[in-house]
Amino acid sequence: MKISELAKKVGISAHTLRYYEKAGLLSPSQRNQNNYREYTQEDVATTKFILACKESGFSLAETSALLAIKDNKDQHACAEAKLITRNKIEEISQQISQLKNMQTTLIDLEKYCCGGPESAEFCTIISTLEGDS
Amino acid sequence: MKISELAKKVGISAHTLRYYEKAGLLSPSQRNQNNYREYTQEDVATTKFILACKESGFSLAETSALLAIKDNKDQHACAEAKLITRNKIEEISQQISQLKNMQTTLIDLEKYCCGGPESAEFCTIISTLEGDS
DNA sequence: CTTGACCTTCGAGCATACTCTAAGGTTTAT
DNA sequence: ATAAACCTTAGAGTATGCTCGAAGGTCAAG
Repeated sequence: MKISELAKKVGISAHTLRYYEKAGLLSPSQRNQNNYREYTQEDVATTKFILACKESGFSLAETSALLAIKDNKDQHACAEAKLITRNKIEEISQQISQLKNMQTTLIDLEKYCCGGPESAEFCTIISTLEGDS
Repeated sequence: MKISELAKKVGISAHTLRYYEKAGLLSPSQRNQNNYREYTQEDVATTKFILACKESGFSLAETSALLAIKDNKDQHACAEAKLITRNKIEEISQQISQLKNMQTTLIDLEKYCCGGPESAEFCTIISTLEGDS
């Protein structure tokens, strides 16, 4: 199939597919005589794999590493896939805690503010940010 | 004080201070006769305000809006500050849920994988990403 | 034979928040 | 007098993952 057919089938743009190709994630098995990309069912599967990785939070670089394992399973150990996954879990945990800290700070900021049409002269949000503790 | 003294005092680089100036967040009250930036105590306070906003997760654009309130309290209502804060809380909540979803997916991926030196032929991480459900 | 809908490549643009460099001027210490 | 350590500006580079546009080739229908 041609690029826009694949694009439609997996729900992303042809531009993005070409971008993935440039990033080394997905190359169509061949080109036709007009130099148009020709994709196979295997390419569809690979594209879906990429999108599943994205869903799970993997970067394109990590996805690339996972693809290398997928495409050459007998040359790779389970340990590799597990390590990539563990590292990602750790990274996301850290992001979550950072966001939770911000959330706590923000909720503290917000809860004492009257939020009314009054002048912000005594606004607790502003004065807290100013460092009046 | 000059730029690097302020930088040292608040713990960021002079480059960043100039960047904040270009972004409209912080302008030194004056320049000396050599066109060097001269900062006052008020500028120190403003810089700390900016960093407090950053700590809380506000973008530079949001920080800019909060600064406008701070610098002109009687022209602004509490409601404005509260709205900005609420929107940020909402935004961060969404980021947290998205990350938590990823985290759940990743933990599911990881927990069944043996993680051993065996070939990845039957790796549950890879096969799950391949869509074998 | 022309119109519209495809396809190609290369390269720029977006968003965010810096970070750094280059080229040049000033100040301070020895 | 000169070297180190400041300061200035403008603009480029970094990271990520797209997103879009320009210029040109191909193809199918009427």
